[in-house]
Amino acid sequence: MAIDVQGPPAPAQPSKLRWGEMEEEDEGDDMAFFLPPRQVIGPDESGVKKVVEYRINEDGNKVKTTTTTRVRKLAHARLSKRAVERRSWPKFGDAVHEDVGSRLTMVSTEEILLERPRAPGTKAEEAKSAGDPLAQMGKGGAVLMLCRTCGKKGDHWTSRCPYKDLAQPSESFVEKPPTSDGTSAAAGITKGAYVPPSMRAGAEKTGSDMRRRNEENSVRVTNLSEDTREPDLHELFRTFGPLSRVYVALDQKTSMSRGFGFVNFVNREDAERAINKLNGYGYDNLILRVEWAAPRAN
DNA sequence: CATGAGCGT
Repeated sequence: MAIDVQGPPAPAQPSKLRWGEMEEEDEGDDMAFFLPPRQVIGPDESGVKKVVEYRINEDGNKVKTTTTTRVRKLAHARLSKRAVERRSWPKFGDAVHEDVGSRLTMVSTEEILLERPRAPGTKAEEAKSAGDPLAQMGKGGAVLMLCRTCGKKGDHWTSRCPYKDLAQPSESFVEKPPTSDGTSAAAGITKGAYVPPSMRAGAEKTGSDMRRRNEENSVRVTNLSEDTREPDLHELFRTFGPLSRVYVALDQKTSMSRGFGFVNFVNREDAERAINKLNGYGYDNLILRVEWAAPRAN
């Protein structure tokens, strides 16, 4: 009886690696193995911390990098009476065996790097600028910052105008009717060129006294805790009146809060009341400093 | 202690 024996199976395709199993191919990594480890020195009594790192640069040379940072010293709010009282409680549970002052909570020394995704732009806006020839202008060159809403130069963009909700920006781009010879009505101005609000037809109709001067009633808030975010600040300041901007300064490299920020009020009186009420206010265990902001550098 | 970023009209 003949048995149909199949031949050996065709050589299996080299199994595809799933990306989780793929090896990183970072050039220079083999060299990195021989580098001295990263050192962290301090922070010392004055809060200065040094980090020494070694790496191999593009030319294959060993590079030593020393980063010096200052650890922030913050004015802490007074502990509540109850919190002070709790400190004298006898230890219980596992803590009974701990030395005075030791902690049960483990502090991890592992560095966890968070990558912050950028705020996604709206699809509508992307589509709009893609089809707009004027959106191509000024790319790679110095651009004059001019607000379309209030006409103020060099202070803020239209999207940041403190009046954007109060004053309707009129049509920004006016197509001048072509003259008989086919050129633009305005000499030297190509069709579709930007026309500042003051020069637009019908500018007077809405009143030429567009409230212009405004220092944006900028209030500086310092001694913010590390995890105070803009929504928190907004929440805290909105009770005094409409805000035109809330900003928390972040470290560009680490995305950590730099411990200060700015709140801009639509109305100066509201800003003043906020300063009076919130300066010295205990917030998230720190004492806030709230005062008028100096005008922006540059 | 500390004085701001940005897609770019």
